[in-house]
Amino acid sequence: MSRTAIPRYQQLKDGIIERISSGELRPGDRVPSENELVLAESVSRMTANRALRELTDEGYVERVAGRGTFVSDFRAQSHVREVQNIAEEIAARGHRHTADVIARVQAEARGEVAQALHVDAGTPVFHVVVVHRENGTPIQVEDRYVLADFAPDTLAQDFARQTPSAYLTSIMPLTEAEQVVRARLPDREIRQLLDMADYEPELVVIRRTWANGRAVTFARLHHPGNRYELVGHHKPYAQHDAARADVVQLESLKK
Amino acid sequence: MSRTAIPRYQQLKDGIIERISSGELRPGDRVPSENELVLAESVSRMTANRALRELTDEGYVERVAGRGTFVSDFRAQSHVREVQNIAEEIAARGHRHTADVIARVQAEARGEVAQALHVDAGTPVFHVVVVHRENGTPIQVEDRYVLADFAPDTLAQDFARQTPSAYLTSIMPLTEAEQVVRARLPDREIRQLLDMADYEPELVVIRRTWANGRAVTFARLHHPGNRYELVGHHKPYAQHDAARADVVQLESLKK
DNA sequence: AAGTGGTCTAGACCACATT
DNA sequence: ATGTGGTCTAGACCACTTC
Repeated sequence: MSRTAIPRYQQLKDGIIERISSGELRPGDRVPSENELVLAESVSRMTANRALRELTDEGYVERVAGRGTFVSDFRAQSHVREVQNIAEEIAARGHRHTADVIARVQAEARGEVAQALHVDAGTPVFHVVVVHRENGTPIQVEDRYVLADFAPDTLAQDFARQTPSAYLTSIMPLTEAEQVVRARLPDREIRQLLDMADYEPELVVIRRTWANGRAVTFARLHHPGNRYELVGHHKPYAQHDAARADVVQLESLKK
Repeated sequence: MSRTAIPRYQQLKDGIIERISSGELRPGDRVPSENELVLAESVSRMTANRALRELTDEGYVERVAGRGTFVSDFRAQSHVREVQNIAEEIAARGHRHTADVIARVQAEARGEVAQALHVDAGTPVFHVVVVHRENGTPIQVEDRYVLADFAPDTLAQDFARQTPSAYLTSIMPLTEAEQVVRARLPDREIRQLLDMADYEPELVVIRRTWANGRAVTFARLHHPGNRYELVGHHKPYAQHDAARADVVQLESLKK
């Protein structure tokens, strides 16, 4: 290998990641086996093994001895599993999730939204506002913007049935997220939508999410401070439990 | 290799981790080189390489071609890098960190604290309360409990100079953390310590941290909602940016 | 010059799953 | 029987650092 050359195993990894990102390889699809890579890419089996093993550690694929290597199901173990799947979180608690679609329109990115998505002002986006309820009690106002060209069918979706996040994740794995969490007093609209008491703080999660290397959606998630909290677990260097953060119910509400 | 045998590379990893956990190998110390492992452990160099490489990925050691492999400095790139190193975060912004120690006493674990640390009520703990300031403005009240037998020298520390987190991390790498984030109205004491306005919400982070497989410290971190926010970046399966969450200053305060 | 990590090869044995 | 992943070996070349 010459000086600044990219290692062979890294090239193999990049190639497979590219085939997954482009949609050529979809979740569940079989990835070339070690022996197939040996023949096709003219590498030794150890090199092919390292590429596939590291892709496993990084969550892109799953390997089963005797069967093969398969692209991970991004929906099931969503790459960025957070408040995104609020419907699943509620279901996991054995409760009933319902959602009201307050708004679902096409708009143009402006100000904070344009800046967050790294697009020029005026870029077409879809703006969706959904109130999520757990057993009838409102627990989240999802105020979301989506790049129109990333998800052109957004306006045709029924977000009372499938959450915007679930829809977006079904289009392409969301690979990266950045979020800011704030405590503040809500404005009147949020307070009314969430049925909050006077002076009750809200927990706001502002999140940008990337797919295929670009920011595709920007959301403000408003939660009533008295009824909700954010739980995160960090096992920094463990293999499969990378980063996790779920919204769970407060003890006081459970009783 | 027989059936349920532990792989050789894993045995090497376990041995080195044990030597680090026991304190035999301290941050900066040199770890046996690949060739030394080949001779001492009767393995091939590839096996020794895999063990050391994975320890690198997991943050235990750092490798420099031509020099050797060294135990990571847990203080610098703390395993669970979060609000923990608030002094470093402030320094990174070019600001001045100061701290006032409000309390530093020995106590017995009770209720929530005993439950969080998985110990019986009455277990000796140290209770430390520190107010952290950025350029003089209070930004965090750290209300922390530490298992006495984990850090027996806690009461001798000057937490105005070195934060409790930095001290704990220097004893042993903190390998795992669980945190809950809440928005709420602060009680009077917190409001006074943080110099907060009436009805200003606080952002509370409640965190348990593990070292060597057991929960060793429990902390409530109180922040003024108007001046602070929590930033998290999730690049789920990227290599070195495992989990990260820093406290950063709000734009409004920067101006 | 000697030692280090970084990479790669060509083979091997094993347990397991599928056919 | 064949293919898969999981592991391991013995050797090799390279770039880099230290002596």
